[in-house]
Amino acid sequence: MITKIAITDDHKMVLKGIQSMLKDTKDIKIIGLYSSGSETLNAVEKDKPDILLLDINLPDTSGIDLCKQLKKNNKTLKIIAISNYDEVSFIKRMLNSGADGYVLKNTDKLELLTAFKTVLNGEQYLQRDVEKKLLAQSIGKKNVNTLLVKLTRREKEVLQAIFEELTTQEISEKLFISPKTVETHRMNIMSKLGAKNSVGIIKAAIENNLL
Amino acid sequence: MITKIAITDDHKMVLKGIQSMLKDTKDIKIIGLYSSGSETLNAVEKDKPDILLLDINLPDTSGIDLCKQLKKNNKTLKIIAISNYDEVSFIKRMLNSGADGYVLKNTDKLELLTAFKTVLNGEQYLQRDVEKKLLAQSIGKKNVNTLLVKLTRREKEVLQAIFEELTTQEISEKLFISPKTVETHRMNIMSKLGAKNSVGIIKAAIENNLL
DNA sequence: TTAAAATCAGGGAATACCCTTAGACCAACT
DNA sequence: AGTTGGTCTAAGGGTATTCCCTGATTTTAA
Repeated sequence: MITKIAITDDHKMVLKGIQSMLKDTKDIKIIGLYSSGSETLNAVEKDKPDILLLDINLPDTSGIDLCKQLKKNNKTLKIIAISNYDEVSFIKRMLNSGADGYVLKNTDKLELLTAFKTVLNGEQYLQRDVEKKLLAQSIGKKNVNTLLVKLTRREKEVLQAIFEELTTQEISEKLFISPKTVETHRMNIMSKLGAKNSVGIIKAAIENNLL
Repeated sequence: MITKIAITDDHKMVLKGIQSMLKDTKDIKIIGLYSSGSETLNAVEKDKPDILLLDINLPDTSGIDLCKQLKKNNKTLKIIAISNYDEVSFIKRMLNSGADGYVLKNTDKLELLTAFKTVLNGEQYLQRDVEKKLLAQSIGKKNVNTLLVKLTRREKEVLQAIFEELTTQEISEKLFISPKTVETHRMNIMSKLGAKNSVGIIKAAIENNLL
């Protein structure tokens, strides 16, 4: 029996990459390449793949929502999330949204095939590194990767505004919140980034790719 | 003449993707696939590719540093940065570090080939979207990019101190001058760089390699 | 020597920085 | 269903710093 695979990713390189990895494999056929969330929703209905490899970071939709939606409409469909990020909270939410597997983009052919077999078997598949990370967290060991700073949605907006050289007053008007709230956010950002002032915020933001 | 291409990316999928895109192309041969900064540094020396496609976001090194290093050791090597991000400040820093081109990961075969031809010709190649973004930014902004700003010796010292997140008071102590003098210098720097505050100073400084 | 650079100051308005506290809201876990 | 944790909101009440103007003297370099 041939397994029908579809792939959703907005990067052509990734689409091509997976396709080329799996091309000459027995029992597997790639029947669809999609590049957006909306396209995926439509195409999955008619292509009816057995497994969908789904990039989390799509331009038009959140991968979490899309995953829920797809699962609701297609009960038998297996979804394996593919992502650059091995952020634990992300993985957890993705799996809670119905994803059957989670692999990083540095995966190889063998790992992919194992993932396919596993999810078709009704089990959940996690890439080795990912599994390790989840485990490390649940044991209570603090994540080694503390360098990665997590800013909240609002903090990112304030950060962006600071980057635009706006004053507290201007930011408050832009975001429709009190200047006092803006200051609170700025203080929290400084604290998280270890910055002594706004200049430090901008330095850290650039260094950590937060913009 | 055959152009020798090497690719550095920590995602196997991207490596595979580019490889499969370029595989059947005349005059092009892929001679190296690397997955880390250190591996690239070593391998480039012996593989001697004409063009290196370099992912910016590597696990072990900053793409910017790696780019500088590679350029220093291999004068004739052309480097095209590939990245997910189209942040202007990043692109600028990458190009300032010696990259000959910048393409996003959603590029296609034709665009890649055009990029190759362009950089081999000694010119700089920017993906259409990227170019647009850079252009959009420099319009309406005081032209800091082309008219290279001339800061005096003292202004540069003050700039450096601001970058170190020091206050006016601290800067004055560091440079053995009055706080009032520091303020004067800061005002002049802001004026020269078209900045609205210290954040703007740091942005302009980074964009223009003034540090 | 003339222009640019570096130095300094007064004084005021605006803004940033700091600490603390606290209610409202929402999602997750027991 | 209740509790916890995180986020967002906001305020009081400060102090410190930046920003902005003007005007000035001295030093340095073309």
